[in-house]
Amino acid sequence: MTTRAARAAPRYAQVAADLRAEIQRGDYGAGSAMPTESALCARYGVSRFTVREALRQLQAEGLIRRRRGSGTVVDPDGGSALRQSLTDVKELLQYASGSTYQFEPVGPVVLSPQRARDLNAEAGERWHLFEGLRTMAGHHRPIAYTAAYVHDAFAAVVPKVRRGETIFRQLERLGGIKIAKVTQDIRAIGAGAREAELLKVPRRSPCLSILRCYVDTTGRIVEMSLSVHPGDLFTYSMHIDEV
Amino acid sequence: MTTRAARAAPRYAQVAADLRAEIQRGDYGAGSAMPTESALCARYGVSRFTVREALRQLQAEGLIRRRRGSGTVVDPDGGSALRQSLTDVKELLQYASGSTYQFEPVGPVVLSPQRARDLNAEAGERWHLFEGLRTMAGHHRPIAYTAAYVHDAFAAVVPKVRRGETIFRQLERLGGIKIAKVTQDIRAIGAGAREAELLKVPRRSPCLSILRCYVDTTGRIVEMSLSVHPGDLFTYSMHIDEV
DNA sequence: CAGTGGTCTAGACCACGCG
DNA sequence: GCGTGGTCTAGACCACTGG
Repeated sequence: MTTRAARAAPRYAQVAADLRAEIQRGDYGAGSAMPTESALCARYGVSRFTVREALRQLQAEGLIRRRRGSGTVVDPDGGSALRQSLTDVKELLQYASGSTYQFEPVGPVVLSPQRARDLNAEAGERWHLFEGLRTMAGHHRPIAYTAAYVHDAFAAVVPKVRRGETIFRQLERLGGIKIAKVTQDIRAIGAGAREAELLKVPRRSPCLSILRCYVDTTGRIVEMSLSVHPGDLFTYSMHIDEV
Repeated sequence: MTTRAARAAPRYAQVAADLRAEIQRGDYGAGSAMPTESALCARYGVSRFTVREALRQLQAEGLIRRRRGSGTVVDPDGGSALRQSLTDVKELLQYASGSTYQFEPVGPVVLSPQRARDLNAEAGERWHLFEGLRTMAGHHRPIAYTAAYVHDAFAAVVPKVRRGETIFRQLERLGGIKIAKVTQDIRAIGAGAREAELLKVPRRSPCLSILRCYVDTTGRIVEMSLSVHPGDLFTYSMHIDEV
């Protein structure tokens, strides 16, 4: 039944999704061996290329570790909720699963010189601002305050943006574009007056600031967002393989 | 002359290095087209697989951007000194090129409960401490204070560790192991008494803290390092492709 | 429409880990 | 020595971009 119906994902993505589900279901004990490449080729009826592409994806997500000569094993840290890989955008979005994010449109704004400097943009430009707080079940203090700026080229679709899905995904769908790259600049800052009030932290207390720029396939900056996290509530975890 | 002499890097790495040098030399104007895959196949006399593997590496480093149907272009931000990709360990090490790093062995230490908590480790364990400062040409203030802890299993090689090369590379060589993974936890903290003094910042001022764990192929933590950067001098930049 | 990069096959040889 | 994953070849078809 591989008829039409949405033209389906590539084979390697399907294999990866299947194996990811098995890993997270715990079919292979943490630290224990997974099937070899040739076994997976037989099981899915695909070539080694396809299997390796799927495994490459899982490795990038930090779920598995591979060694020439010995084999493929499930990464013991990989499943831990504490160390959540964020090198992948899919996880970058749903990061801190169990958290909820509420944002509201504020309206069009013209960047002040101060804001422009924070955002690494030009003063005087017109952007459409959304403000939001991310809260975590069980915490009375928010874990993030976010200001998101959408480029004026999308003024027509801004009123259609809804909660429940990330802004940039909606811009892709409503604006007919595709985000090709996300850049992140991570810094430590002292809480400003507004952040301090909303995040319920003392003014000037250490906060993690994450500036994200969403770039489409043609290289235009479509959206910028500036998130501020209380230093005591938030850690950005990542991993790097193939040193 | 591809005789022996160190068994050489894989072909795709050589192709990648060659293209990287050309890009950084400015042979292709930023934003302009690079040779197509088939052109590179012909030029280097290799298969498309090898060329694609090389280009995949350059893409992961943020140097190029690719689009089906149109082609491969040099990423306009990629060459910028301001936005330096750090998703690759090679750059993670020589990050902020132009900076110098001086460290000194302090000796064996037994982790206090406080330190153990900072490092996410067990109190009472014995580690070998190195302390260092990273300074940048033209700045009178250091951009980082680093405390690096080497596992007691490497007590024998600790006295042989020298400046001028990263500690973990020396552990690989001297200890006969291989680092397979590096994890990073990035947080915002307030400067403690010692950091404040060494970094010449006020106490409790916002700083970026980076805790790195170096894990070998068997899953053991070989080294941990805790770097503290003044918030106003240091930004951690990264990028994510294939959203 | 021709040409690009994305996916995929069926082979091959090799370096490495382990028994 | 055997099986693992890492590298590599020479093909193929497809989706997409652009003129």
